[in-house]
Amino acid sequence: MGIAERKEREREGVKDLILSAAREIFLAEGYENTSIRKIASKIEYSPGVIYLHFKDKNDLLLALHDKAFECKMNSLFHATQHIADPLERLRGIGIGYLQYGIDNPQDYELMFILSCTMETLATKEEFWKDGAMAIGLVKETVKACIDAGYFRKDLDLDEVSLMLWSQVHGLVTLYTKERLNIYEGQEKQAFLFRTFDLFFEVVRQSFK
Amino acid sequence: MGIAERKEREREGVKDLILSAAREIFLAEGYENTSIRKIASKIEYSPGVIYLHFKDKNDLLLALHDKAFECKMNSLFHATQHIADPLERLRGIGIGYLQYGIDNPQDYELMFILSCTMETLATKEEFWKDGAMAIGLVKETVKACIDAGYFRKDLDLDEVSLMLWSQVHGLVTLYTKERLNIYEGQEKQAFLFRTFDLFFEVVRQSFK
DNA sequence: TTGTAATTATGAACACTGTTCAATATATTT
DNA sequence: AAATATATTGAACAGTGTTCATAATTACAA
Repeated sequence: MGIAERKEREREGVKDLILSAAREIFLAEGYENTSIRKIASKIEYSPGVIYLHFKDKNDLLLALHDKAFECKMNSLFHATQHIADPLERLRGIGIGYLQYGIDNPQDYELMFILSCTMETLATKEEFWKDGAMAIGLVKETVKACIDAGYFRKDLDLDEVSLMLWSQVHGLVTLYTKERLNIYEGQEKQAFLFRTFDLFFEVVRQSFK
Repeated sequence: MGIAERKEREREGVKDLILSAAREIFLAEGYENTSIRKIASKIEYSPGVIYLHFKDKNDLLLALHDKAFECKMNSLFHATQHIADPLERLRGIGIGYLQYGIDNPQDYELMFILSCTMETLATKEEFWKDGAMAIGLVKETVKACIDAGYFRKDLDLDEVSLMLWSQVHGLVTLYTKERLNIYEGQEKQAFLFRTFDLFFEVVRQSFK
């Protein structure tokens, strides 16, 4: 009997409706202004229906987080994996990360700033596999830099990857959270990339 | 007539009451759980009285931001200014910043993450002087490192200061926002400081 | 086809939130 | 003592996440 399957499809249909409506509101109005009632009224359902598909609001936000990660990681992976030289690939990942954070502040917040996502993961006793995959990509590329002779062999992959990550994460968040206005006269985005260039040059030289 | 003065004192007294109650709740329960009604009931006033001293909730939060900055900057300044060697002073500032972020996540969020503070500053057409002073301290110290021959002369103070700042800011926020759990087995705080040591060594070598 | 069971959806209700403002209470001046 | 000025209140408004008894719809068996 195909009824159970059709029912399941219908269920998933509503769930997708909720998710895409939520995503639209979230991208347009941000985390604080994304309410259950707004989402429900956008898809012309009652507010209660959302709780048939998600445990609570954080659970819904986590689903948005997953979708954003899927998207970002795919594009970052595809845009950099074709670069043969591991050092240039590493630079490409950094620049791609920066650009993504600049262009998608809402998604970035969901992925790397908001606590609700990690809290919800913790209640489900789930591992942050999206984050692990992303940082795994960085570690692999650093390893490739070592193997290619760009970096010395005694470097700790955890430390190096965190150093690279926190540098670009810091740049993105100081920018999106409007903390760079104290640098008057600087064109902010260009300033960001120049600073990343300086950082990368510093790393390249010192890790030789 | 001293009546106007006494009235003013009483006014300020209530304002301070509000601020310290707000600070207590904010530190204990965080940004999301700090409500006007909670603050009012804590000081046994009606909710409306808060709006006689602050334009709105963000205005009150900005006052907390200012207090936190006053506190942090003083302690960071005092704890590092006695270090004669500029390179060690710079390292001291970095470590102090890290430690502060780790120990005071709520205050740190108010100072460097939340948008509401910057938005409120913008509506008042005010400059973020607290932030400017903090980064000014970093720039001065970098300048001292150049003058002392630790760093080469052609470095751009803006770029270097942003690179240093975003590194420690990134470390603090990835830590407090629970993004480091993907590094399994690492004792998080020690891991943070080790990574900072690596970073600082990299900077020291490359800027020579 | 009808009756029963299971699923799906509703929307009112609860306890909150920031904010406003007419009414009230208190204090000061005339 | 009366009039004025200031300080404080708390109800009201429009919103929030979440729950749950009720209602509507659908599926399956008789």
